[in-house]
Amino acid sequence: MVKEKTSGDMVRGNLDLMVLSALADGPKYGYLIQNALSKASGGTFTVQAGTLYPLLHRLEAEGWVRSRWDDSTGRKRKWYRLTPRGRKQLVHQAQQWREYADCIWRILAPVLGQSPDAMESS
Amino acid sequence: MVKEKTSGDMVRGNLDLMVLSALADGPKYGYLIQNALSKASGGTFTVQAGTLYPLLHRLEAEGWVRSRWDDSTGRKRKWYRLTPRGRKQLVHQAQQWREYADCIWRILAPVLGQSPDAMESS
DNA sequence: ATCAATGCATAGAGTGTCAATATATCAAGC
DNA sequence: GCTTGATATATTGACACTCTATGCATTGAT
Repeated sequence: MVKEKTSGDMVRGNLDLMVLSALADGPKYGYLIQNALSKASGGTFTVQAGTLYPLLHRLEAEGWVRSRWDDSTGRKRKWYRLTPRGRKQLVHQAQQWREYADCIWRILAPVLGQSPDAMESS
Repeated sequence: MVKEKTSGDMVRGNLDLMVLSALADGPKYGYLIQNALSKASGGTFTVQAGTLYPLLHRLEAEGWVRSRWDDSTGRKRKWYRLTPRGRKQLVHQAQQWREYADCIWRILAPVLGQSPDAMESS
């Protein structure tokens, strides 16, 4: 009867990377990014609006994305697109994540190698 | 000339898991856990003492580890060992991490698939 | 006696994320 | 015209995790 704590903030620490990669295949506005990430992750990640927009502002302040309002369709939307620097950052962070994940993977391998049932001793 | 920000808190969000797995092969005291993690990660993770000890207290409060002082060697050390519940938790969190990592991996695959040079056209 | 390494611990600050809330537009139904 | 629900951006306050900085005490070497 252990409480689940990892329900909400699953993305912790990788949201920047996720959002950048969501913009990799073309400009999007916030709501679109939300849906794209949710779909791309098979429902695993659900980025809250209150999380996404401040994050986008931060990414823009870093110079990794640029935004432009568009109200030609009636509905006002703020489109974000990767800058060249943002694209480099995306690749850089992605590679970094891979190294990091490999490292954790090596540490966890022995744990995941054996079944939970074989762990009653100690 | 982009500033590196990921220098310090690399482990963000996975420290519990790392510490639990450090205890998987037998009891350790704090200082030993620090060294074990640093070594197991090839120097990638360096868990600060000020991070580790509060975390251990939390793990104990959750019932995942139990501690016992030992001063039979002159130097007083607080040994931590996994409880059965802690071992289950370790496996559970490890599996969860794998799913999570797989998910990110799928999203990043196209990004890492191509080289950074082939990305000038936004 | 002094100093570095060992060993555990707390305090304060920073950051990332969430929940809650606010505002405004559009489309649909009454 | 009015209301309602989905769309869309944004701010606020709170919370959790980690870091840095600091403190204290012991051990072993110089």
